[in-house]
Amino acid sequence: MKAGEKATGTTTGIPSTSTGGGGGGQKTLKKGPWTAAEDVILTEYVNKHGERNWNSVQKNSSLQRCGKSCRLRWTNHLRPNLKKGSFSHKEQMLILQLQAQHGNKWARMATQLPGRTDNAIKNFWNTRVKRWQRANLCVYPPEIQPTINNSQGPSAPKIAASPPETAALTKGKQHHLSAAAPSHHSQVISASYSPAGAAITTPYQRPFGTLLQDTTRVKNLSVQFGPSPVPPWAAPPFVDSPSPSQYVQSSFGISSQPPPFHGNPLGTHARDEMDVETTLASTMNQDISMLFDVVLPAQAASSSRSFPTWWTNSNNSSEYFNGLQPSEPPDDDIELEMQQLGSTAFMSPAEYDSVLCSHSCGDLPNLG
DNA sequence: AACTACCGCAACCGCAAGCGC
DNA sequence: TGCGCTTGCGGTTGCGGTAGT
Repeated sequence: MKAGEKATGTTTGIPSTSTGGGGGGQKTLKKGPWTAAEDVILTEYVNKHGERNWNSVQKNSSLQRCGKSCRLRWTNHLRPNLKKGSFSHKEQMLILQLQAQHGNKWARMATQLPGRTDNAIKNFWNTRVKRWQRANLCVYPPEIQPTINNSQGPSAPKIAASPPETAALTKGKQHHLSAAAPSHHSQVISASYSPAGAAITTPYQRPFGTLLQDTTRVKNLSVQFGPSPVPPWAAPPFVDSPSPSQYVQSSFGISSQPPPFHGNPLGTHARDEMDVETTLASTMNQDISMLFDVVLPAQAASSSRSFPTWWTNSNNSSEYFNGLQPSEPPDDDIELEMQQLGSTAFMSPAEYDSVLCSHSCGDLPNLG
């Protein structure tokens, strides 16, 4: 259909010979969004006659819709046991797996996802995957690679985000840092890990840069994540868990005193923000890379968020990162703190390597 | 408050396969 | 076997809501 051609709630003439148009010569048929009254008519018809002879709906009822439109409406919206709402983590993973195996066979995928329609799956793929691709994120999980010559599918991954567990297991074996194109408001530095020769990279933000190298200024770290596209497989297992803090603490398994986690999933900005608060002093003494390579990305992934935008300093005042505005100011000291932080920069790959090296040598500064 | 950009989803289209005559 | 009709599938469009400026 050409742009602007789509009719909304209007009627159009469909030739009797058109696909699904039915017989009987020119008939004025309605197009556009369905009304509740039309839904009732169609539902009653299907309950009475069954899911067949869609062209007869228009003939034998007051509905002025073509058979194809009726079938689509019933299949995608009216039939029983339809599952509405967003896809669960498991469903998303299954879609990725099936797409990798079979390509864009939406109807086939729908048979594997009870209650889901091919149209919904197709919409999911077309929107989310494009978003991930725009963000240079790999579409497929590391353990799922396309097994078909899928010309319709996404291109080869440029950056593959590593599941937090994988990153934790392989942390320190090999680090490679590369700067990626800035996305949204943020600068992005991605870290890659190479377990068993398989390159897995984790794109996320390290806005703490010089902050971490001036650790005496910072005592507590409060993090507010901005919106970000994150593939479901990059999310940690606690996505569907009511207790994300357990995962965070388990990520700090080497710590006797895991940093506290204060999620706010039901707060004012529940949809767009997730707060993480941790004790930087203990964190840095334990595992700085665990914080930046596992916990923060995991939190970002779990809440579909990306970059932290502010933190709490040693005076328990909140500070912004460069030019990044939180949706909700944490306190009244913002202007002053922003001035103080005017020179704060994002950490360069070389700087981060330096920090990691220092960490591995065990000489990170001890915070008071 | 107004405007713009973006995103998700519903619904359209063309095409092809299936089926009966 | 060929034809016409029906059904199903995958690609695409554009509306409406929302976030951002």
